[in-house]
Amino acid sequence: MKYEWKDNGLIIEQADNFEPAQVFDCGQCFRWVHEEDGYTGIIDDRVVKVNKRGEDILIENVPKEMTDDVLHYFDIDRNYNGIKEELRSDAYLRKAMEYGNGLRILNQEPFECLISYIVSANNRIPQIKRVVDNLSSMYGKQTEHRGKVYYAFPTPNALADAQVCDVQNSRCGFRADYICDAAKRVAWGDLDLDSLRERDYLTAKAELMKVKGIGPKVADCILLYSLQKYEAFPVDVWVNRVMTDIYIHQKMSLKRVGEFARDRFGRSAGFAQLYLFYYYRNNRGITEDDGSID
DNA sequence: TTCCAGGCGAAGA
DNA sequence: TCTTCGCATGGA
Repeated sequence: MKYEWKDNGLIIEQADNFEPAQVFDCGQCFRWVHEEDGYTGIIDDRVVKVNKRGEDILIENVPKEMTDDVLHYFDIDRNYNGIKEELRSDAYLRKAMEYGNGLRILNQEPFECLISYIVSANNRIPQIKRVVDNLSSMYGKQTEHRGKVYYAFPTPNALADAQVCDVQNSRCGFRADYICDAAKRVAWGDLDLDSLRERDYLTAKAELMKVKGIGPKVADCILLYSLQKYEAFPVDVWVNRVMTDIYIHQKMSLKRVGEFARDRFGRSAGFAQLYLFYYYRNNRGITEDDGSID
């Protein structure tokens, strides 16, 4: 996609496959907030606002030297039409992709992603957002934009120094132990998240699952949403429902559902997962004709 | 009150 | 390898 840097912001021109409401509310990220002047989030400690104007996407408050980081965060260089072409032989996915036409997978900061998905275990999305927000205001760097105070997500060091009993004040419940343990591993260098990008999918997943609180589903989310492993296919309750209803038609372990999906959707399984999750979760009552697949 | 949520770890079969 | 159960919290 073409872009232009102007007036301390980026204009992504003719941005097809980018609908802010879908991107930020599809459940992949937990800190973007819909405010009166657009979606507000924090990238590299900087408050950023995103709006759609006509066919263009406006990303405000981006200094020129941050251009590459921001383009990468929003996955601007990826050919989503090519991915859709790859997946469109599947009738149900065609419907899902039509419904979530403007979805894209963000490249989130790996540590924030890791902690957020540890928080997600056996939790609801509004509660996950609340806890991640609490952790940020308790341990994150304060910043200001247009007279309003925001907090960046805490660094590994900041969370590693925290006491478990204090972290519990974020209302994270039994996950406080996991959060502190994971933060220490990252802060102390036992777990090098960036290096996992260079590993193959299965090796990186096994490495993540050594951390307490990270099982197969959480590991897949971290790999897909922050480490560019697009063969990852997180199987949660919703994805299990849609895979069982539409493709498998019998009870199967979550592990086997994931294997089935990776086999069916291949290197773009992660994108398929996002379209399926978004469509199925927002259209719980599927109709009969939805069930037909090629 | 009771149930359940973008699961996971531990224990037992 | 698979199944079962408990887990903090809070909304329905």
